[in-house]
Amino acid sequence: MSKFYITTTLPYVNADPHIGFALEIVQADVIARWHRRVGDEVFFNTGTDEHGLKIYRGAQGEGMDPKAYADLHAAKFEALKTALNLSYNNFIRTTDPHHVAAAQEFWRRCAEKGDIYKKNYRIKYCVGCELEKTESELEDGRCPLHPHLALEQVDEENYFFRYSRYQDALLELYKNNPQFVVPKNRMLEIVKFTERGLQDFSISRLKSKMPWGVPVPGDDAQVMYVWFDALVNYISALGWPDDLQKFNAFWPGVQVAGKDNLRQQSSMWQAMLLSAGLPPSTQILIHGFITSRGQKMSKSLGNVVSPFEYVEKFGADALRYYLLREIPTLDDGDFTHEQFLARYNADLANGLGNLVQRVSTMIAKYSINVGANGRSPVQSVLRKEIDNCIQRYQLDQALAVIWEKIAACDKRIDNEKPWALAKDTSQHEKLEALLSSLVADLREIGVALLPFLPCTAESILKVVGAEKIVPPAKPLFPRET
RNA sequence: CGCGGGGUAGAGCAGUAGCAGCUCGCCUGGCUCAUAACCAGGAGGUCGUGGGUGCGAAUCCCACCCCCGCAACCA
Repeated sequence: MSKFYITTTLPYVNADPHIGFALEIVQADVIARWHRRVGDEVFFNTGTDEHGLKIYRGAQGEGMDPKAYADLHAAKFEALKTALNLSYNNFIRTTDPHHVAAAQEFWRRCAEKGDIYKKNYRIKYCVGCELEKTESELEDGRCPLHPHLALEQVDEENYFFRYSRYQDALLELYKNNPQFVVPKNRMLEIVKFTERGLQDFSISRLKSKMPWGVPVPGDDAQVMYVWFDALVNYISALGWPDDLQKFNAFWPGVQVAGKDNLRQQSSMWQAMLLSAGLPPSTQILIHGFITSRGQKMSKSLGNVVSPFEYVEKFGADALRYYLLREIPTLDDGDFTHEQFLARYNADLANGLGNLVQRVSTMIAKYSINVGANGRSPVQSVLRKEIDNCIQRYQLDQALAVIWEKIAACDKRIDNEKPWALAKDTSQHEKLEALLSSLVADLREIGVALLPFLPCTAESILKVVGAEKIVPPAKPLFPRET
């Protein structure tokens, strides 16, 4: 039995859980469940990122203490566990005392290595927005929203991380591990980015301006910049640096992240690990974004989809199915209510649900004794194909394979006409063999679905595994209009 | 010349040289075990535009048009 570690990124708690994060964590959940099924001991981590300016300001805006504000919002993310039927075993919050101590220890290691130094940090600041502005945001050297105001130049002394020192080491890492980042085009993107040269980045902020962060060891005037502390969660979650037994058993692991996080996960964090003298991650999976009619979801467009809303109306497995099947695992995908309904009705209600219903009804109606064939161990043909898909992270493909099997069962029923066989007592044996074989197929489908739609899979296995098979009391997926 | 992705049926997509395909939707027929479900057949596309190479191009080459991300310290 081998150990397997998988983690999502930590969403920032200043907004409600986004459907895009639901996608990420459901993908990680399928991979984790699959690894458990093949016998691995799995550590599955997720959590929340709670430091930084936006949280600080958000809390101030509501007249709250930052920690209380974070508590309030973190609870919404923890609620995803039940809503989406997730199997993670660790939920880390970057405000956890253990994590704070780990981030400080990590800082010390990088500092000992000579990778942390103080430098003047010059930013442009728009008083109108009360925000820093990067060069790329400016138009003619002025803030596009407040062109009448001159930008202020802010100088503050911050700590910097010697990212530039790790350019060659990172390129070496990528070269030796062509699968380090998947999919391939993301790997290419990060290699090109690294080849262009890396610039040291700032890893602290003046406490007097922004106190909501992990204190920098040995400097009361500064707190860590939120990224530096947040990335360390991937190892502090495993008990680093105190519980080295657990850490060594599970690290390194697989990290799932969105394409907006490519650099932080596959480059900056890897450089930090190298600096601290720790092994780099095993692999970074980069999923895409969910658009709605091809447009980015945004509050101003009013096209934001709430994962909770769909779970409430259609159940966790219906949302899991859509996210896993309709959104290509490592690419962008689209979410619209119409497409959701189409998938739900075609695949779940008419396909899977209806097949379970028609087979179990016939067995009850024709008083069939499911024979040895129907009770035999699950065939491995389908499972092997699905295992291949999952190992290549083609979760959508894996589901497509299962649905081909469902279609084949429907076709077979139509071809062999069990209702006709039932009218002729001399054909009873043939009828029994047919339905037993279909029960075996359903069990195979049920087992294959376990990592993807855990509740539904168990319901199916319960129906077809019963001594006396009867149709489900309620349809698995009632048709919706 | 900043980096990358894309433009194929009403919608969403697959297809890297050999008869243009899949899913949904739509139409017709069949069936009756089932959630008006299931099965069969059909309509629907000048494969972004123009040129080039090839016996043959959605696919390779050149040019152009359009869409979308990213452009690092914004979590």
